[in-house]
Amino acid sequence: MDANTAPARLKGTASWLLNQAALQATRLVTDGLGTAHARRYHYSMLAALEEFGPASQATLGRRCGIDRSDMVAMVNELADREQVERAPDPADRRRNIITITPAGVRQLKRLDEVLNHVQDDLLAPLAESERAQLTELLTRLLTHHA
Amino acid sequence: MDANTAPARLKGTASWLLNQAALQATRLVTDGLGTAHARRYHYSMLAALEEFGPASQATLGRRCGIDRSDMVAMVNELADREQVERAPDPADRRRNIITITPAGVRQLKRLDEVLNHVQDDLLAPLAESERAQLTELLTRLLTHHA
DNA sequence: CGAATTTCAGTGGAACTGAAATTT
DNA sequence: CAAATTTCAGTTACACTGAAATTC
Repeated sequence: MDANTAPARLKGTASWLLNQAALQATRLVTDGLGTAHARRYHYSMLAALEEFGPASQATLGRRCGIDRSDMVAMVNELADREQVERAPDPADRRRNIITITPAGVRQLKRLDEVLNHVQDDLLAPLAESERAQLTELLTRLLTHHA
Repeated sequence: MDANTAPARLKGTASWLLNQAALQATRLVTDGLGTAHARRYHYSMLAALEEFGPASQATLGRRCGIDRSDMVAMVNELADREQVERAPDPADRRRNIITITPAGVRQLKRLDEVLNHVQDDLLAPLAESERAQLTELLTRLLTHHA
């Protein structure tokens, strides 16, 4: 895209800028995770499981912003790779308890490294204080619309 | 999504924050444009045509960040609504010249109003100076990765 | 009973690819 | 000849919906 010749109406709107920036971020992240045969949802799930411990699919979905329906497929994929385990909850038989495995933890560490480099690439044009500013502004946006 | 209970690893990365904010923006924009029976690509195209005048599909695509392939379908849709005209370029018969019609200009004005309100909703949690800051930071990101 | 969870079977918009046909 | 344009026919990741079956 010739973003520099984009219409002023687009270049001036936050929604368009956010979408373009997110698109660029997604390209970098997807590429990076691809080298480790992972996708974005995988990382979110592994991160949530490591931070909060085992959880049902519904809870995991709420924490990561992943739909119940997509969650089924993603747990399938991670379970195939043996990075998580899916076990029925004896206390509530509607639920599956998803647990991260040691292999999942190792994968998470790998993905952390990949993504650290990606953030650096993405934020290359911004100084340290500007990165913090951007993070703060986006966080405020999200908190408000949550 | 329970963004407040999202994993710290996600809440701290610019790529995730950008994606979540863009998602929220897209929801608001899509809803707003929907009331005028338009989609995001339509707005970009009408805006580019009004600002830069008639253009080939390829040029229009470059300006808006729309793929050549999607452009074909989008021009079809806008031509069906008689908001643009598609005519062969006599000077280069590979090209189609796309021109915005008066109806297209009227539609663009409507969409402008809708989107102004959407930006306000989206940026509600930010002060005027912070909105400018966000715009500036995102613009720098895009310029660098262009 | 109503509500929550999982699963299945889809839809939809956006971004993108490969290749053919045409023209420059 | 190579390069650009349009068009067609796909694919992919992601976000989402509706409904069934099960369980609380």
